[in-house]
Amino acid sequence: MTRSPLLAGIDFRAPSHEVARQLVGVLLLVDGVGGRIVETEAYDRDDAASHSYSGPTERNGAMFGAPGHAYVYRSYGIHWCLNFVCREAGHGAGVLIRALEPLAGLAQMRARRGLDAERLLCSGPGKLCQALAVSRAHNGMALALPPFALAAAAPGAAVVAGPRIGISKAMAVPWRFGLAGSRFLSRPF
DNA sequence: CTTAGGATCGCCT
DNA sequence: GGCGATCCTAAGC
Repeated sequence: MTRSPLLAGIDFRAPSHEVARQLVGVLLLVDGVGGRIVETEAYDRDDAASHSYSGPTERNGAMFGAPGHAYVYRSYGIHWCLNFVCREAGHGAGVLIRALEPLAGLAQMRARRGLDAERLLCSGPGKLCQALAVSRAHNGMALALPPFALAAAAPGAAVVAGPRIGISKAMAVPWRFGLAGSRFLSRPF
């Protein structure tokens, strides 16, 4: 027997769209700062919109690593974006964390973002990495260990799905997931 | 409300 | 050289 692969009640070896749906509502903290995940997107190896689509490179290497670890990449040369690796090592699937409902460390978030409005602190993949101070240093780190902390979602959250945002390929795949009615989404569904 | 442009890194053709 | 899994600001309707 191996130890349980569950982390916050989620098996990260599952397909990324299943993990993405289950992550909605999960509490994510980085060094004690964070909140509830309200928006995610799934990406997979056989997915023209995925960084892993064309195989491993230096940037996306963590996406081909072990499940339950972080894949952090730089977007547009400016922002950081945080993913959770899924499937077995070598597969190349992940879930992009797109928005949080801020719950812990609001003062630090405001200082890092240079903003007061709570609704805008973590309402996008680049924004939440700035608010939580996620950077290249977190790439490849295990989500089960500090500085990361995950806690299971309260059951019964209403999850909605739709097309992913900001991509130009595989537009029809409904792999964006969100907490229904949340005001902390990057955009409404 | 919508649209446009700039910042600036890694990988692609 | 081009183009992003983005964000912010400014301008136009």
